[in-house]
Amino acid sequence: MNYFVTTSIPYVNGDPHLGHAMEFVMADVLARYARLQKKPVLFSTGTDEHGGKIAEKAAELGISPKEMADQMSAKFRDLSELLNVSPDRFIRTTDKGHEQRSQLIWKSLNEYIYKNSYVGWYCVGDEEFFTETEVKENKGVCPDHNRPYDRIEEENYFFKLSAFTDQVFHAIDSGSFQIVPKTKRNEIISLLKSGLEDISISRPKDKIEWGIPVPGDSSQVMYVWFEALMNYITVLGYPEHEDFKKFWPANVQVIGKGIIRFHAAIWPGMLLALGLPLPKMLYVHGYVTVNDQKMSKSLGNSVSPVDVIEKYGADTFRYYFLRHVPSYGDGDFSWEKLEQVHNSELANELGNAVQRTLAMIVKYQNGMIGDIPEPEHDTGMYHQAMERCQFDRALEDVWDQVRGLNQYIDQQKPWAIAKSGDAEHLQEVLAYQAGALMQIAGLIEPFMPSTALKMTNIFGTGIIRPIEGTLFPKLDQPQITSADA
RNA sequence: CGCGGGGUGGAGCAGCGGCAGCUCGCGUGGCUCAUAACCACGAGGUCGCAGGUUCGAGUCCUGCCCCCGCAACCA
Repeated sequence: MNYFVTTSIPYVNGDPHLGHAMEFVMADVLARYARLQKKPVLFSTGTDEHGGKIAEKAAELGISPKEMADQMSAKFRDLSELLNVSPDRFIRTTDKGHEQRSQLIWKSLNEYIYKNSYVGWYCVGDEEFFTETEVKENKGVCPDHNRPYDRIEEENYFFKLSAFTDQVFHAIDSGSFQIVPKTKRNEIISLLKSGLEDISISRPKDKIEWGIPVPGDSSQVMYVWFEALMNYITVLGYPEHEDFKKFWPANVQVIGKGIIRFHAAIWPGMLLALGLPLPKMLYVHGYVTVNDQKMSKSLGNSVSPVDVIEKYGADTFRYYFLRHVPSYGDGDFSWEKLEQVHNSELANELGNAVQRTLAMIVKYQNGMIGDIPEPEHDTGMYHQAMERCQFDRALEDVWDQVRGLNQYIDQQKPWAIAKSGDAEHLQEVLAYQAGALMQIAGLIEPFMPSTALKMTNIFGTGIIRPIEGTLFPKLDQPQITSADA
């Protein structure tokens, strides 16, 4: 009954991009959908703020890591507000509560943690370790500094992830821990078949200082990933808080495809070591390109979600990314496509269906709708799609209804009925239209909350309450000045 | 032989053994309630290549070509 949904927590070493925004919205849709079904919902998101990269970046800017994290975290929080995303919790890994609880978790994992020396190839010039393969490729000499790699030993704590290979495999194989889409599940299954290796979960403090200290060993800090994953339960107040008992295991954890291993192998391993149940579902979305190119700083092609929202509004943003980025794959963004979708599907199809319906009711019936019949459209496909996080399919199903309504109007020709004077029949037809729009409003509510609200405001009371302007004003239309007319 | 995904009308996708389909775009026609919106019809595809299985193959098998991700301890 209780419903817990999470996003991954973005690492704050760069500004929020379209991918972050999309993930926020996806989780938000799930949360709103569950709330509509009257489930007690907890929706958490937040930011991941420790680690060397943050410290480095902060040093570049001449500020402290904490100041840097504060600034960046705020940007993500602001974005979620602009998107009309409705998290119940926004956790930061620099929150005192998270820091304390993750140390507690570390201690609980004690029997699966051991100290070992990590041996690797190190380049003093880069101050970095390199992999065996890389070293081989470069024939043992760092190409950037033209000096041989050094064989270096470093003390690390390790987590006995290998001990959990079978259990994680079984959970995924049996479906008790679901991974969608199936293609991603297969990837993990094949990874598990080759076995999981123990992972290093700490870093020496003299190398990376910006992290949570390992309990009982002030010379080490926790590896940022290991600690960040814990946010999914520290946010619930693990171990003692009521929320944890109420909401764990998570119903859906939403992540991007780049971090599957952490969420489908390491995180489950940690949970099993703590004796906790695994999340019910891991939903893996794809990446967003811009004009079919990977977003990158060097190309300078990244698009700020904020710009998109400012121009088209949060609902159009949400609609575009959930309908036109395949829910089980990668997708593309371009201003042209967005405008096309906004004008055609939102303004012309949905917006205009609302407009023509309300206009006729006002014109022919003084705004009186009368009895609205029960909606008759079968929503089975929609709900099935929602259960599987197939947002694109769900919206397609809704749009079949929108098109169906426009067809219905053309077939019934209410304007002709009005001329014929059959008031009763006219009322039936117009009320049917209003009913269909009310049902559509209900179905799009998780996706486009403010649009849904406007629609129910218009038709919900039995008397039309017209709105200022239109639902989706078209943009970039050639302006025809009144002087031309 | 590291792992995985994909190649279907101009674009984006669905179909995964039984007459090649959807949306957009394009063309023609209709309508006038509506945001120059809406509706109908139409053009457009040797379903990456080559073999094979089958009464029948985008759909199954084999080989090949071409794209694209992931991983090799960065979060």
